[in-house]
Amino acid sequence: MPYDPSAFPPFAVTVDLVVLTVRRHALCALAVRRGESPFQGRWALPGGFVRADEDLSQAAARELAEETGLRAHDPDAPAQEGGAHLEQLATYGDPKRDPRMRVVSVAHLALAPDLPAPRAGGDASNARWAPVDELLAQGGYGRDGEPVAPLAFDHTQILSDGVERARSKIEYSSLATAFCPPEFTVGELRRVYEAVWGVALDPRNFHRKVTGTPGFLVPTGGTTTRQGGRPAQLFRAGGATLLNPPMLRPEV
Amino acid sequence: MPYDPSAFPPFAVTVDLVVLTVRRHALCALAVRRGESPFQGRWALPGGFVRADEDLSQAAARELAEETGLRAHDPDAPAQEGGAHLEQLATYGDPKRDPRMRVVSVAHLALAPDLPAPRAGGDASNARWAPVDELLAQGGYGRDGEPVAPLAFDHTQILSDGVERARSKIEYSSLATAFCPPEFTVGELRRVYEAVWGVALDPRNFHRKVTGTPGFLVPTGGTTTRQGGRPAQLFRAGGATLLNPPMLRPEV
DNA sequence: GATCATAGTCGTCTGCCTGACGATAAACAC
DNA sequence: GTGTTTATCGTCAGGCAGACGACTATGATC
Repeated sequence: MPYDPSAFPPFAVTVDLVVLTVRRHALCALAVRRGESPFQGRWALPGGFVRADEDLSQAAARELAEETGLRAHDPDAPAQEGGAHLEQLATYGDPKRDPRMRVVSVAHLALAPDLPAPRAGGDASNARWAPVDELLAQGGYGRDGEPVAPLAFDHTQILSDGVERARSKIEYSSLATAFCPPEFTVGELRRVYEAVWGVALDPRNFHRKVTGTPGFLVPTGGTTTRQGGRPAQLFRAGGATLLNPPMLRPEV
Repeated sequence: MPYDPSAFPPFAVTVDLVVLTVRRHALCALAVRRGESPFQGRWALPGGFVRADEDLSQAAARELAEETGLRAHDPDAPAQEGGAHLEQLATYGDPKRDPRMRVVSVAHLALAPDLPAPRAGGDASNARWAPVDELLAQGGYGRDGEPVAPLAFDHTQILSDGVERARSKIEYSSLATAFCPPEFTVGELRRVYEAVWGVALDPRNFHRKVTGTPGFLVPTGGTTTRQGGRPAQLFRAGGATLLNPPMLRPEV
């Protein structure tokens, strides 16, 4: 069978981003308001077309920088300061997912520390951090009691998959530190786990676990009282990427 | 910004399959010989173009059926008889991965019980089950001492990612049963773990673990001596998909 | 400055799970 | 019968997690 360019249908390929952060004890995702049809005015995940000479991860990193100013880290590197963790999530290609044409979207997952207000072309009203519970309660009601429209396209599914990935991945990796600033306390790390999993963890057992796992945390020597109470030791993320044994997520 | 069809470059989208099975105590993958350029005559993973009206998972299931005759199962359903487990693996889109044109490949992972000889258009010499160690030893030497050419395109990377996914997934899910026939013994299941992980497991502790995990195995009442020795109980896969606590992979 | 509220840190105890490994059972080959 | 192979049950010690008590060091409040 010779090579025949007409033998395959043309596709558009996009990257969509699930950018997660923890704000005020809640897991939040970056949402942008669509300015054009279809789904005009609805909230959606940030994303865009992959360029002709771009790798998928490059396209995702470019979109992330455009939307948040964050630089991406290599997914295999341990979480570090001054950038976000970025990894491929999954690919969505239902023939009807975009009414305009055949679009295959390669979704990526980004985890970032708490950030200043997002930017979307300089217009703050068109981008926001929204609690994932709110975004996923499609057809439900937000915190202010107003009805909430579901996300555009299949973005509710993509966001749901991204949140699930994050929830499971912080169990057996040190990824939770990607939600923290460069230096953080054990309590701040615990609040990340509590926000992502939506549970309360015992501070004493958590402290024992994370400080006892070799390579997870490295003390910097400093302390802080920014959370109130007794001064807490400051840590950086250590070199370990896999936690063995893993953090155990309380059932249900 | 209005909709502009010329604003995005056209891509070809394919699905490639990592089809794994366990044969003669070794983890094997399905490989097909390329009949055309590029990489003519080299071994590659099976795959093909996604059709215009097809979802990605449909395309993967179609390719799987064409190459092996297997029907695919829903990834969320527990492993069951008479078909293969099929799930999306990852997407590969380096601009140079195919010298002919811009191709994005959505790789899928399939796990199947030991099968009769593969078929590739009826020509058995163009499809085979090969031990993954052999396929991944690119530029190395096979069991017969002859030099082995690496797989075509980036298929070595895809296969490596698929094997790693399978290795980690049987830790915390009941997926290992997808490698087994509808009814199997504890010993047969143990040999699956040993082949996939490449380690030896203690038969007594393994037996205690799998029979003690609720929902993992359901006894059928029958016994078999097909492995020799004392008759062993036959089991079916139970309804559980997640193992908690997981199977522990011995270190290194 | 005493008291209180808030966080952080160290210990103890108990139960469960795992790894190591002994012992027994039931088939087949000779 | 004897030996070999595989399956299955039991025992024991060590490690880890959950529950929870106790103490420490700040800032806030009276």
